Amino acid sequence: MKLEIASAQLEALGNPVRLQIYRLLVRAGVDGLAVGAVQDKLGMPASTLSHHMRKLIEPGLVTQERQATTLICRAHYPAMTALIGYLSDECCADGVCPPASVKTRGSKASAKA
Amino acid sequence: MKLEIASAQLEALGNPVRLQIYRLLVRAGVDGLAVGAVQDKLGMPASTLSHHMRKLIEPGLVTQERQATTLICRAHYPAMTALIGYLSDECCADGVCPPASVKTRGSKASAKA
DNA sequence: TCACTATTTCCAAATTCATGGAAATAGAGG
DNA sequence: CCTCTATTTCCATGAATTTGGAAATAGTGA
Repeated sequence: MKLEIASAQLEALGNPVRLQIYRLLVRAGVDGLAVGAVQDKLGMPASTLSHHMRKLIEPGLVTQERQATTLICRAHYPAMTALIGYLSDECCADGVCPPASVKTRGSKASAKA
Repeated sequence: MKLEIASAQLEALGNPVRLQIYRLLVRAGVDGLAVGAVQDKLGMPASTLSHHMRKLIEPGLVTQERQATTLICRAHYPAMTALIGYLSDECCADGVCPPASVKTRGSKASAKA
């Protein structure tokens, strides 16, 4: 993963409103949620929500699928997985890992190094 | 973890310069890096670096320890681990998980749910 | 105390972001 | 074609971010 992509994804999630939207979609799983459903749940103007949704879609964190007049939004899990990997992959590559580093959590999160 | 904290941490990482700084520190491990060392590696004005470093320290992603006149910076791993957990914990809580969700990667990343 | 290095804080300018009303667009159905 | 719902795009505005030079501060040692 390139730094620019990871940083764009992190920037997208680095806003409380968007993080809330994203977590709503993560919870919703494969069924996803219509834009309108998200709007109802969070109670914000459609215009504002649309701006935020685009910021999540652009870096590939969320996908949209049209169903008649409604747009279903879904969290794109591979993107989240790759992003998490990017954050933990190079852990301590040049030094010594601390006692309870992230490496002790995942099975093969740092297989690359 | 509270949404506000997670979003502040993600926002801090959501800038290419800061993500680069952070990854440098992650690679450095427990030894950490002096501010000046980071400055040399990335080649930026001390003032700019200092601003960015503070944005990483404020939400708890990085810590600093003074050694004489130099300040050693270190990635604070527990924060990263908690952040990663926050992103993956509620995966599909309200729906069905996709075939290859993040849940299949870590050992107990979603133990809470 | 003076000098020196390392780093931060002060300040300001340019850029980007967040917000939301109003108008435009997309699709479904009569 | 008209209308209705769902959603986006256009546009504007205030707020926050990014950047970096200059000055201030912290620590060390002579």
